[in-house]
Amino acid sequence: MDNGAQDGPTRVTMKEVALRAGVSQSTVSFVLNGNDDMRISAETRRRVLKAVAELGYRPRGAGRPPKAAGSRVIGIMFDEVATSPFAAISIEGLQEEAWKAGVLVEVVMTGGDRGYEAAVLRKWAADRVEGVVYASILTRRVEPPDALSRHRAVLLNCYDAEGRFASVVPAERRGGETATRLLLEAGHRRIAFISGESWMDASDQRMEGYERALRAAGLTVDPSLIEEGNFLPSGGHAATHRLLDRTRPDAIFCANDLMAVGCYEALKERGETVGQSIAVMGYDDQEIAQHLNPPLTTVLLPHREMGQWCAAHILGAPDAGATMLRMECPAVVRGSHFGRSGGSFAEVPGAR
Amino acid sequence: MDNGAQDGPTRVTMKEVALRAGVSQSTVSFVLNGNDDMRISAETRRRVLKAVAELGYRPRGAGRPPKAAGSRVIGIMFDEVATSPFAAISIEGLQEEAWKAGVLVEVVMTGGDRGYEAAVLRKWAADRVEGVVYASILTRRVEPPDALSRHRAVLLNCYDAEGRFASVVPAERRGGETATRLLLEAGHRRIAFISGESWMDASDQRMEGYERALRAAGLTVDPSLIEEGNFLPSGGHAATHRLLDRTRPDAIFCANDLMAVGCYEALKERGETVGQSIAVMGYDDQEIAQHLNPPLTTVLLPHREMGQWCAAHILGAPDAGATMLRMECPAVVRGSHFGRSGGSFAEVPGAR
DNA sequence: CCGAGAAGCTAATAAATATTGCTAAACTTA
DNA sequence: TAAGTTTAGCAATATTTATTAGCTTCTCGG
Repeated sequence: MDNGAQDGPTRVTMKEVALRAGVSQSTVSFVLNGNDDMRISAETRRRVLKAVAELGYRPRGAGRPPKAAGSRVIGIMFDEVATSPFAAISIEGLQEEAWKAGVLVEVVMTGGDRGYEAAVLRKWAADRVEGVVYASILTRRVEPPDALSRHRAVLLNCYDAEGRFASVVPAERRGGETATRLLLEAGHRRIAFISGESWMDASDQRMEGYERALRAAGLTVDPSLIEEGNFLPSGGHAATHRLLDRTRPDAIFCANDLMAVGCYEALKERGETVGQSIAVMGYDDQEIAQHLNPPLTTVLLPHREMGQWCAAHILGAPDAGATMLRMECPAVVRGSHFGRSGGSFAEVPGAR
Repeated sequence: MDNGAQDGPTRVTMKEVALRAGVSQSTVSFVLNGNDDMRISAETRRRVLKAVAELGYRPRGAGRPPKAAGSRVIGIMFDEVATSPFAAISIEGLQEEAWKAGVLVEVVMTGGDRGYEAAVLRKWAADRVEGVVYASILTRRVEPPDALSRHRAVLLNCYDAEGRFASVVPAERRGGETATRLLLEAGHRRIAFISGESWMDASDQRMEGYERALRAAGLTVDPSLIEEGNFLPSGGHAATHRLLDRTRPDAIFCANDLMAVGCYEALKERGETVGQSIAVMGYDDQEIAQHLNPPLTTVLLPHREMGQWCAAHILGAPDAGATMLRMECPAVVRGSHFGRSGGSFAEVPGAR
């Protein structure tokens, strides 16, 4: 009658976790509930969480479909309030996939508030959700709240240092490679790069991909072709001007679409025609990309697929080690990346 | 039939179900787990399941006293998956306000699927949420599912024909008036309007506001100054060109910011300088508005305030009749609406 | 009509977890 | 260094669900 193979002789209880961690059952409970009332030292918390992971502790009946009334639910928790559509698309993917199994999705935005996070996780524990997706707007390393350990959890667009949870992030480096390779294939050789702010993972990795693709094509990375931006139109605008003051590249790869907007403008001010006299490549496939003139060739963040993967992982077989999956970022070809050689995309094609 | 005063966030326990079904807690446990060959009569089983359904009982892990654990929750349900940031801002406002009272917010996106809506409402009924916000991405009339009546509900950015629920929508007409008055105050007289698609409430009402402000200033509405757009940059671009082919207005009021983007571009193509030789006004205060050059003066949709109002209404006194509130849309002055007069506030007949 | 089962349920109890205080140590301050 | 305060953890306890061991009644063969 039991679906799980791992039922074994005895189910793992808090008491066993406590024994292994050398603390009391109460302490384990406190750590897992993230209750503020109780103060637990970092060392003890670490030991407890380690024991939880090693023993694979789950509160009773986790994963078992509630036989009584009530629907199955997956909760997804975002660190920041999502003003970008990225979040929405992940949610959509997650939801699609979950609904196939008749599972609802509940979204919560915590604003990074630890108290809020704890309250939500506790509520979801009481609701006995199928699993929890802990998601970040910006791709980055996170320190998930301890209480996440009591759930079947997946990290979306982020990852934890200890690798305690399964996670999925975009393959930014390979995306940067893809973009650069597209420019190379269009015949460009002097390809400039406008980075984001250096503290952002995404910016770094896209640049690494750029450099790697150049090297793979037998070209050297020319530092004078690299400018620092700020992921905003203003930064793209300024960086493009600085770039053109110094040299004239065949193509400009902007580390995100917003900077490409500023880049377009600066290029027009210099009398260039994007897609004809010079090429531009973006990253992110934000909505604005398709409305630019010419429409911007860019790289798509696979947010939908990442969301789907989370649902599949939570609803799927319980074993699955805590691996980090990097998901491919495909290019969206629209025309701006052509140069003198090709591309007759001068007209706005029925702009949608 | 409702058991009167809010018994607070106490979760339904087996004991309560047993009481209602007139059996013992053990019997409920047997019925729900159906484990052994314990024999339960069909009649008793039916009674128990009925009580479970009526009370919305859902099992919780063994040994979880509900003291403070039963967090209070407000649910918000969007008809479409939110790719626009509007939704996010409403949610933020709702959440801020709710969290002041220690209440969590759970978001769900139904994609307009009636089955999904029903499933969510049923789940929330079982959870005993404080209230439900039924929200729409596009301002419009909706037909809320019947099950919504079981909750304390508010409609956000939409309204029902029968006026059964309290609702809050932006005062689009007055926003259109405000925008137009700003242009009048900047000294413009020949003010053009680029509408959205005519089936959209928002577009119509913004135009009504435009017309009303003109009349209030003693001007007549000149149909040759009105062009139909499509709420996209392409439409703004085309409409601006059509407009300039026919006549030359002092100012162009675009029914949304996206069209203003296309409008800017067309004006540049015509050799105009936005904010100096000609004025442009947007609507929505989308993010792009502040990145345009010059930054776009626009009208803000009060999504945050609307969200806050929903929380306050749900958490507030229960009487409050089912009224429709139209919330003011303030202007965001950035510079694009000035013209040759350079921002001197010429006296406007009928204004102030 | 009697007694062995069986059917249908409950009381009592076990197991798991959450929470309230309390205590001992460490750390401050006077 | 003594007194107070904070920190870190635990024992004890409360609350819920699962399970065991019956307790009643009903049925039916003899």
